[in-house]
Amino acid sequence: MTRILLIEDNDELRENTSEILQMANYSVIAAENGKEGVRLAMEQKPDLIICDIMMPVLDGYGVLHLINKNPGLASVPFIFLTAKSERSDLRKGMEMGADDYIPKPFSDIELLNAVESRLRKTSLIRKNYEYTEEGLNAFLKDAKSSLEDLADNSELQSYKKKQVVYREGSYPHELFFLKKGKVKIYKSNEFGKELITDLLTDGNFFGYTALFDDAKYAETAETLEESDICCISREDFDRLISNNKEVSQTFIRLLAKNVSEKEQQLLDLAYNSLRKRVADALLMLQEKYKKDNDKTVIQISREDLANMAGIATESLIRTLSDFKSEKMIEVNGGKITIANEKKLSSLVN
Amino acid sequence: MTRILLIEDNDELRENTSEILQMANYSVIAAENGKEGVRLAMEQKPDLIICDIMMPVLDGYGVLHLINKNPGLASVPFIFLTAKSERSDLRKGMEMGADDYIPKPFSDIELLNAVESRLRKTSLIRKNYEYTEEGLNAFLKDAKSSLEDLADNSELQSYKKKQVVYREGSYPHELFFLKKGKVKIYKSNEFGKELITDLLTDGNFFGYTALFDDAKYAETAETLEESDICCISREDFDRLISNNKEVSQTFIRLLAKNVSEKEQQLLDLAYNSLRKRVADALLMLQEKYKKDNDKTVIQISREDLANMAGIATESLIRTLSDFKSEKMIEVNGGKITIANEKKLSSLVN
DNA sequence: CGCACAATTGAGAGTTATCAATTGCGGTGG
DNA sequence: CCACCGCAATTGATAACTCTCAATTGTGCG
Repeated sequence: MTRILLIEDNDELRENTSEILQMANYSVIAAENGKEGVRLAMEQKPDLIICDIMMPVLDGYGVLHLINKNPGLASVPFIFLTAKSERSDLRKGMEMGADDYIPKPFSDIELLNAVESRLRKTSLIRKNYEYTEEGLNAFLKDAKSSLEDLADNSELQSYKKKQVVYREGSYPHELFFLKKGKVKIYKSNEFGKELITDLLTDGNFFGYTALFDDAKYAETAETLEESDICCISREDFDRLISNNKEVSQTFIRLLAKNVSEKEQQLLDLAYNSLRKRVADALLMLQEKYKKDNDKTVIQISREDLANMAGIATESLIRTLSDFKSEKMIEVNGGKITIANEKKLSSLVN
Repeated sequence: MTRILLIEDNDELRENTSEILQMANYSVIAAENGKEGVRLAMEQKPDLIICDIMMPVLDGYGVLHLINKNPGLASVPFIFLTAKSERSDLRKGMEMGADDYIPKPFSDIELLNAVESRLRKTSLIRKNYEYTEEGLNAFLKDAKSSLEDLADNSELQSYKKKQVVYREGSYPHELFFLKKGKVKIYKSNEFGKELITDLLTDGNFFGYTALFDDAKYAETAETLEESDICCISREDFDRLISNNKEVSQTFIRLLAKNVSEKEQQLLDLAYNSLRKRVADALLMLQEKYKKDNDKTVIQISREDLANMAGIATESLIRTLSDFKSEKMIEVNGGKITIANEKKLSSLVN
């Protein structure tokens, strides 16, 4: 429930106002002077603060000043509620960083509307995008939709097979969106051995880690087949991230998930046998390439598949033929189909 | 430079106001009607919008409505500037989500103060915390400092050696702060083999990935020695994250850095020889345990060290004695000192 | 002093990479 | 239409690396 801190020294007004707010289904924390109000704000972390200006002990301006000094509270919406209706008083309140200023006497509806609009403004009521990459994509699409009229076609680039989108060590200037095609993300070590850290299909964003990290790319992105890639300028992206709470929180979740996944991969790479790693890679690919239609066909070069599992190409090939003779997969002309998923995944766990 | 979009149909007022803002060193984008204003807002993404209400083509309310519908612009501060000074007009503007409402005629200083206070409010002027874990810690300390009077000692817990702080698979309820001591973060596979993914010393936060990810812990945290650990409740943390742009952005950067690091670890684990992995682990420990004083002593059990490198304990021990005979490290009674850092790091690269 | 546990050493087995050779396949030019 | 080229895929043999198991030594603590 949304919690509102009400700071007002007049007993009658405080109780009346409190009642109104409660009827509107807010949880009210009441304080009868500024000092008490600040204490409660810090202790309770309300979602919104309504505060009188003229009070004994500590006046409203003092309360606002103290609240603003606290990083955890500075962005809580703050509404002044006061008999001082002079223009200069109003300006002073707003200039100090209040979000609204309601002169007494006020009507119930004025108060409730003010509260509601401030809560809406700080996105306490927000759309619920899912915290997955898909959800994020949906969101960004949403966010971008209004911009799409402006986005001229020069932003859409066509890449041929095996073209590098960005290279390890270069500086990021944009966020990429893979409209169509396949892209591998990989790092390579001093001997040129590659490890594929991610494999992207239609509708995915990539290249954001370096943007956030404010660093050079730590990996290389290369197309596996003909692809159409959209570029979103760094500026647009930064603005979206910094102005939009939902986007930044979604990205936090996305990144956190990413960290968890990478940790799991670390564990697998460290201790799993080659067989398990191959099985893992195959299952992951199956997951990525899955279509609505019946059989998922995995099409990827032996070398890339080996680089996903972090093993030598020859070892991969031998393992694949083992799997084939064990009837877990089928191979025809480079294309792999998983024939017995159950058996294959039993290897992994 | 901060860019302000000024939407005003009166030529004279628009030019005057524009001049004032430019003198205050803002970059001004001027629009002479609402429609044009909305177009420019979407195209230019200003940092703040000042808008008249009564205009031909599209009035100020319409502009605000359209702006609010665009996720990338909804949080841009919006100031109404209008001759309509009736209380009801003011309320309507604020209720629609404007951030300030300045009745004409207004003084230069009123305008500039309003602009500045709104920009301050949206943290466009912000403290520069560094984007490192240390910077984050400094920030959170700052954020918490005002709370510390309230934090009673029950939040501080003492752990003995080898105690589990949280276990893989359990649900997170708080963020942990390691005040004193050492903690290892590890995952283990089906055969009970551990891989240490992180090692923490004094002054570090941990356990946040699961909080963000909104999932069960994917790893276990265990003390390596007697430790004092502070617990910050999930609620406090969530509030701080969701209300504070700087915190959330700092966390984004932290997590992005985390992802990059893990990817590097993946590459190392996949293709590096055992010798390299051990050298890597030693150098990392040296980095972590570095004190102001001369020699950094690494104190960790052979088993844990092996689990950091992802190798068998016996293999680790053999490699350590190799390193010792090659004069790269010194060992006395379990304690390891790096004797020739240059030679050791030459192994890694 | 002895117990429990950590560290070390040795031998051998198992796994995986490497190198070299061979086969298969798609496209291309004659 | 076919031979041929270049590259990917495959196979084989071997070497290198790392783990495992078992035995032994060392060490801190009650």
